[in-house]
Amino acid sequence: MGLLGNAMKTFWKFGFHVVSMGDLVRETGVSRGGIYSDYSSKRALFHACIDHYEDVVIKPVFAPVEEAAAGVEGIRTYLEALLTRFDTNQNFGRGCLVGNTFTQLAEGDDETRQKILRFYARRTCAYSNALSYENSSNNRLTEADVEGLASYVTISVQGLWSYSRLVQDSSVLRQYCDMLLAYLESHLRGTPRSNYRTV
Amino acid sequence: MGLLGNAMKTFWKFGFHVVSMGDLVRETGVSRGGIYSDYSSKRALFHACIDHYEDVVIKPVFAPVEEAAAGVEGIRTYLEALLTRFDTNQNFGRGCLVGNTFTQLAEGDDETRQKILRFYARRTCAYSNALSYENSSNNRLTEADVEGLASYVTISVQGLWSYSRLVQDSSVLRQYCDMLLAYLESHLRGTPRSNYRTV
DNA sequence: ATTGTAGTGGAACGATCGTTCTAGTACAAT
DNA sequence: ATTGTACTAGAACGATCGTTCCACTACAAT
Repeated sequence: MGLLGNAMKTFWKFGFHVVSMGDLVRETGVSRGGIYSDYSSKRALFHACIDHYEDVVIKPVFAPVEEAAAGVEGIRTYLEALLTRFDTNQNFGRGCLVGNTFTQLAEGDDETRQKILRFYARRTCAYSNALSYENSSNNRLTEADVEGLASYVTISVQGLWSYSRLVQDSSVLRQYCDMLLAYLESHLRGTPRSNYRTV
Repeated sequence: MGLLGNAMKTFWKFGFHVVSMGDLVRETGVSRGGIYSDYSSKRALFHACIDHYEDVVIKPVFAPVEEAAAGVEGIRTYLEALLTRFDTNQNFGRGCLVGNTFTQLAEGDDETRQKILRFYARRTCAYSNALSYENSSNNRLTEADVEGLASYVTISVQGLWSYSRLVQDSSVLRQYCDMLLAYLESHLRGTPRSNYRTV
């Protein structure tokens, strides 16, 4: 699996501050010298792991949302893939590497913070595009409404990933996804309701 | 403010592993000997901080949800209080101490994990009671539906707290709360919709 | 056969960690 | 005045941290 992959897994599971270089040597099978010849520091390796995580974990599973004609179905496909990962893969109980990271950010670590902000901006932008496509068929919502819904999805999925680190039973996560998707559909193609329009 | 209060603030802001005993001595104004005469270890102090957090931070602000006739209004009051904290107090950018903690749990730290699970069980139970009261007026939802909604709120609020640690602008958090509350109301007293009932 | 490259296991560095200990101070109770 | 209690500042402990360095091995290119 390689240095980056194994280091990523280890950081993902335990968090940056808990993982020591000794742990990384053991988990990656690469010697200290080997690690430092490729990365200047533990922090640099960690940043590379975040990029690697974006590439090999997030990008594939998130791709359906970023398709041109994604719509709510694209988001559904994404969430289904997440749920499958939660209870089949060994990814269960880890949450999201990026989501975990910003709860343990050291003050002043602006480089990491910026990296994380870009991560979420990309997610929210993709949701916005997907929902905008869905909305284009009947234009029930304004552009501002679509943006609000996109942020809503971002924060909700943050809760989902986060909570997945705690619970042992994925059925509550599945139910959450179903309800979230029903919510999106009710706004975009369900019967009009007066409640939300006042927001 | 005292040892516990200042230690809690420090752990809350930076996380257990980042905070050193030296930090705690500086932030609390209590000497090393003083701390160890009251708490047997850094971990024991941290556990006491979690309990203190539950008592002085969560309990007051969450009280409206735990009232007998809370309903959706109780949840709204709670969320409003959260939002006020987010952009007036110095609590901004910290997220939730408990929510932060379980993203950095060391493997095998079952004592802390159990503490956190009890925390979330209490929250979910309160939401369930509040929503059940709201539902009792017309019984639109089954008890299982109410349980599902309660879990939905727990996970959503987890996302809210979590995201509040990252963003600088509270308006997106406010919008999220408004949408979440509108969602609850639409299920409990809005016009019936067919979408969710298939869940 | 020789050289260069890449990586190894592990010693060693200074720094910092959590924890313990000591000596000294402030003050209330006797 | 004496004792006891509670606390302080800070030295000191062994352990571990991130990082550097070194001697050695494997192997491809010349």
